[in-house]
Amino acid sequence: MAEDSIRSHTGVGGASTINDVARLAGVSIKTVSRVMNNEPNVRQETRDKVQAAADSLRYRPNLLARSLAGSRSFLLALFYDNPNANYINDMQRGVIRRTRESNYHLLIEPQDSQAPDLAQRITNLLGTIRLDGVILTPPLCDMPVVLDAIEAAGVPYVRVSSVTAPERSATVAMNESKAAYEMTQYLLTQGHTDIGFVLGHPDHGASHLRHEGFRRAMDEAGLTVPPERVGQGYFSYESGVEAGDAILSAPTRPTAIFASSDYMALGVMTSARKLGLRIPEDISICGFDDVPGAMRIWPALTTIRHPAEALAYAAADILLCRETGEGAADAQQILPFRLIERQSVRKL
Amino acid sequence: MAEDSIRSHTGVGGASTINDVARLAGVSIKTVSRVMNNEPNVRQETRDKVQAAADSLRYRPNLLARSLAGSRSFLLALFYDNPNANYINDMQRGVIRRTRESNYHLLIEPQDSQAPDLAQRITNLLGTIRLDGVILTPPLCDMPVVLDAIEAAGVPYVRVSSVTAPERSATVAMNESKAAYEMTQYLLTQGHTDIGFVLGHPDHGASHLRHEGFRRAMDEAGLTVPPERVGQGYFSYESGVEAGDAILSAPTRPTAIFASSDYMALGVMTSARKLGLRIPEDISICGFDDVPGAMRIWPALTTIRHPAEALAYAAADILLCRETGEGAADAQQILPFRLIERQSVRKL
DNA sequence: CTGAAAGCGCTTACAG
DNA sequence: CTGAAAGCGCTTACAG
Repeated sequence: MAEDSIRSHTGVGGASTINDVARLAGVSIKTVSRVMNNEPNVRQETRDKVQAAADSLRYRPNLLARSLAGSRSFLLALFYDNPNANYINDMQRGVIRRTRESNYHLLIEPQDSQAPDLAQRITNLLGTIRLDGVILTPPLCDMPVVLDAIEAAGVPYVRVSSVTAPERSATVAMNESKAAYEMTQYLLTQGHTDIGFVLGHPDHGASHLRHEGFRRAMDEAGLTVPPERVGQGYFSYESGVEAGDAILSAPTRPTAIFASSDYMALGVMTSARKLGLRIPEDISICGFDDVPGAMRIWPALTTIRHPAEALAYAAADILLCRETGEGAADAQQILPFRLIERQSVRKL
Repeated sequence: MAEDSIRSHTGVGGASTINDVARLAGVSIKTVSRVMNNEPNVRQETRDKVQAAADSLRYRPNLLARSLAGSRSFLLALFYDNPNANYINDMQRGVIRRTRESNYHLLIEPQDSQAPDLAQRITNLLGTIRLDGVILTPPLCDMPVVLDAIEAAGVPYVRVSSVTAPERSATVAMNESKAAYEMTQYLLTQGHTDIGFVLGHPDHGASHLRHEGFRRAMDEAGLTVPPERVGQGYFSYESGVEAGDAILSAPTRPTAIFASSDYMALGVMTSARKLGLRIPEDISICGFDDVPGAMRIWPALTTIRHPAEALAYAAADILLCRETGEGAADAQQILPFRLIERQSVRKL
């Protein structure tokens, strides 16, 4: 036995295995397995003995071996196709905060939603790596071919900010429509009645919900929105500049513009500056998302805080609770948002 | 045989295995393995037969099983502790672009560089998952305890933008000092001689290199830099505002400020705006990094393009080439940068 | 409360 | 050019 334990210490790559621990503790590998997995039905004395052996050998169960033998891979994957680094970063942070609580790990799998072989790529991936769960963000979460491929592989998944087919999987989201509604009400409260709006990317469901919230608030206030007050954007800064140019070059100008994403709002700001307009003196501008840059400009941007990290945490939580059988993972979770009032909107 | 192949089609989770393919093709699993891995010494006829069987069963080799049996995990990990979402995003994109070429996957492992048990965390991680390589970014790449832990686990690693101990591993970087030198020369060319400088985070080696490049250019031009022209920053926007406030509140003002990161440059812009200064009419400002936001403001920021994605690709390439034994992975790779001239610096 | 056996799906070494 | 055997390091089901 002394020889064995010495042998198991042999340098780099000679990591100790369950066999080494079993030998040193004088038990079977099954007992070691029970102790390492905190299973019941092990005498405390035995448990201590095994733990001591494991500690002295610096034993770490091999995740790959556990995965192959067992039914879990301890791996989650995040699928996304989104150029917004902040959004992706928030998502990753939220998921990892949760996976670390359960000793899970995160694989990132950016996917080109335009790729003709998208479904095949996903099928290949899921066939190659046994994942315990997949988290989908827009626009992937609303693509039937994506959902079909994941379901065919039998992998659990949760969708973030999905706007379609709620019955197909658990989802987490914020109330986009309500947030846009409240932001519009805020503008009205500040005395603005002639308000421009910049639409988001038509492929993202949130765009339509935000637009809808804006319209509803305007309708309820008895206000109409002329077509020249609405610009088409695609969530990007550049598209915000263009939409801003379009709206601001109309014969008359609105007193405020609600861009349905912060990057577009920054674009509208640039458009306004190019025209020599002061913000917020000549034109009020507000956004949606609360990206870090929103408060890193002057004037800081009034916006809606999208709870991206919390959404990601919640999505991972649903997957991991299902895995361990704990708790009832809500089918459709709605997380709160917050209106962040800064300096880019003035009171008329 | 017919029965077998039917059995292997049994729905979700019933993915076909190497045994199914071997049975259907009428060969041993070893031969299937040879075909799937493109090994030599298989008759073309046999190869075709196996491939046909694999295709008809939609066979995908199980990565976990390959890892456990073989010496590769097909997994790379990116370790980082950096609040800059754009930088992280670029790194991930670069690494993934390369891993996909070799059917590898990427695990992301953000680490708290301040954690007292950082080394233990890394040791645990590397003991649990057999990784084929780790990519380290600042400041982790310059922490001896981190390098020690990875080396003790016998895992290959590459460091990005490391400034210490080049002999310990392969590294990829850009010439930070030269870039700062060239930017300073550019400012001099534009007629600026009284130039302020905002230092980066002292824990990041690049900060000192950038500062050194600035000093060298000023020295060579015979210009001295009074202490009140230099502000301490930490790469963040907020620190840029503070450093800008400090520099701009001196009795006299420089005509230009070189902030050694874009976020700090944006902070200096805000500081200047708060003081009622126009950019670049009253003060020229330039940055370093070329974050997306640098061109999404007005005036767009003159800066240095840090080749983050290319660095990440190169780092992954070194790891994967070593893995497959191809090519001589250069020990120290230097990638080119570019000075991006935009509107935030004016000619005096 | 504990263990011996089988097996997860592959690759490695060896044999022919 | 091809294959039978052993084994990677665990877990699952079963036995006692």
